[in-house]
Amino acid sequence: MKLLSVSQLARRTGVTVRTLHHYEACGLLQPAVRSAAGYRLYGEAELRRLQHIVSLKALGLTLDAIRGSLDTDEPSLAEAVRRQAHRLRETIAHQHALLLRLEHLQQRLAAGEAIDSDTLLKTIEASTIMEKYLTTEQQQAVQQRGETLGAARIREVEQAWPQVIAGMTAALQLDKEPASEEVQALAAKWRALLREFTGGDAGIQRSLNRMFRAEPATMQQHTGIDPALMAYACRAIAALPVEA
Amino acid sequence: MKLLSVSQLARRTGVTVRTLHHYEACGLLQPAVRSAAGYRLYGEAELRRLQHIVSLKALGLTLDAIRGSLDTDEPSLAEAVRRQAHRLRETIAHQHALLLRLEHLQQRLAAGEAIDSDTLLKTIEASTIMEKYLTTEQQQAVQQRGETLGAARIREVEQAWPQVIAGMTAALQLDKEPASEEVQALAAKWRALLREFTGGDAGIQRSLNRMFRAEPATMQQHTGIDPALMAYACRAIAALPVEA
DNA sequence: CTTGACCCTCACGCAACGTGAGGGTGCAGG
DNA sequence: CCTGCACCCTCACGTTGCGTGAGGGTCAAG
Repeated sequence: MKLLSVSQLARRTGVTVRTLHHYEACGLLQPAVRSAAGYRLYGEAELRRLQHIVSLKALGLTLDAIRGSLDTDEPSLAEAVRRQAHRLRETIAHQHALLLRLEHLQQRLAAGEAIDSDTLLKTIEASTIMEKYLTTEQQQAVQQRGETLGAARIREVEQAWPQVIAGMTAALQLDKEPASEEVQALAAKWRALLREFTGGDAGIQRSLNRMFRAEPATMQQHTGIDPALMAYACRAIAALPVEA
Repeated sequence: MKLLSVSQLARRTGVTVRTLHHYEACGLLQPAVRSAAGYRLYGEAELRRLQHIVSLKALGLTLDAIRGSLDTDEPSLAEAVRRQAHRLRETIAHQHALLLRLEHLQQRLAAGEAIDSDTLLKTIEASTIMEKYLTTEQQQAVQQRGETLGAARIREVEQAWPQVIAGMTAALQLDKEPASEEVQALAAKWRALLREFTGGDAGIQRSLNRMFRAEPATMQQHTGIDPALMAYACRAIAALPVEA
C-alpha cells in the first residue's frame, strides 16, 4: 500500500495540485495522512474517490452535488444524473433559441450591405422584447413565419407600416370617423399587415396586445404607436365588415 | 427633458437598481447628473443606452464586449455578434455531447433494474476517458455503434470480455506459444470483440492503442489488461491468418 | 552546502451581480 | 415639528471553481 504525493496524484488523474488543495478545503477529498512535514499523502481509496469526482465533474455536476452523491451514496447519484440531464436539456434549448436569433442577425448583417448599427440595435431590441412576451413556441412560429415570407417581403412590410401608421395618426388628429371610408381603408391595410406578422395566430395577437399595454413607452419608440392611436385603430378595425 | 431616478430607470428597463450601480462602477453607464443629495439621475440618452446594453446582454455578450461595441461603435458590433454566434455554436455542440452521455446513463439506470453505484461510476469513468482520447466524431460513431448492437448484445459482449481476458492471462502465465491453437482461438475471439466495439474503424482502434499506452494503470483498472498482456495479445492476433 | 524540485499556507482575482448593513433624503400626514 | 414610509447612498462580503503568484519550508542528490 503505497502513498502518493499531491503532484503524483494530480498527474495520475489529470487535475492540478491547486485543484486538490481546493477539494480538500471544501471537504470533497481529504488526504489519507499528512507526512511529518505536513505533506499531503493519498492512498488508493483516495485515488478511486478522486477518479469518481473527476468523472462526475465531467458530467457537469457541481462540487456540492458530487459531494452529496458520493457521501450519501446510491439513490442520490441516479437522481443527480437525472436532474443534471434535465437541466442540461433546458439550457441547451435556451441557448439554441439564442443561437437562432444570433444567426438571424448575422444574416441581416451579411445581406443588408453595411447595415447601420442603429437599425441593428433596433432589431436586437425588438427580438429581446418579443422574448419577454412570447412563449418559446410562439417565437418559433414567428421565426417560421418570417422564413415563409422571405426577406424581400419582410422589407416591403417594414416599409408599408410607417405609411399606414402615419395615415392613421393623421386621421386621428383630424378627428375623422373610424367608420369613414378613408379610415376603413387604412384599417384594412393595418389588419392585413398585422396578420402578415401573426400568421393569424390568436395567441400571438393577444401577446402583442399585452406588450402594448404593459410597455406603451417602449412600444411607441419602436413602432410609433401610442395607446391613443392603438385604441383608435382598434375601433376602426372593429368597424370593418366581417371577413368571408 | 425629464430625468429618471435609479428605481424608475430600473423599472422601465427590467433590470435591478443594483445592476445599475454595477454598470456605473464598471464604466458601462454613467448617470446624466447627480442630485444635490447624491442621487443618480438619468436622461433619455442614458435610457436608450441602457436599452442597448440590455439587448446585447440578452444575446449573451459580456459587459466588456458590450462596452467595446457601444463605445468603439459600428464594426465592432457586427464582429461581436459573429464571434458570439461562433462561440455559442461550440458550447452547444459540447453540451449536446454531454447530454448524449447523460441520457445514455439514464437509459442504463432505467434498464438495468437497480444498477449499483459502482457499475454506474465505472460506466461514467469509461466515457470520461474515451472523451479524452476520441474525437467528437469518433465518440458519435461509438454511440451509433452501441445503438446498432442493442443493449442485449452489449451485455453479452461485456460478459464475454472478462472470460477472454482471463483465458489470455492464463495463457501468458503458462508461457504458451502465441501461435498455438488454443491461444489462436482466444486471439480470434479477442479480435472479434474488439471489432464489435470499433465497428472496424481504424482510427478508433488507433485511439484505443494510444489510451492503453498513455494510461496503463487506469486501463488496467477498468479492463484488467496490463501492457504485458496487451503485447502478448497483439502478438497472438498478429499470428492469426489473414481474413477473407 | 547548495541546487533544484517539491511542498506548505495565505490570499487576491475572475463575471455579474445578490443581499444585507448602516445611515441619509424627500414628501405626506398628524 | 415630528413621524412614517419609501427611496437613496456607500461599503463590502458571498457566489463557482479554481488560476496565479507571494513568501517560505523540505528533501534527495551532487
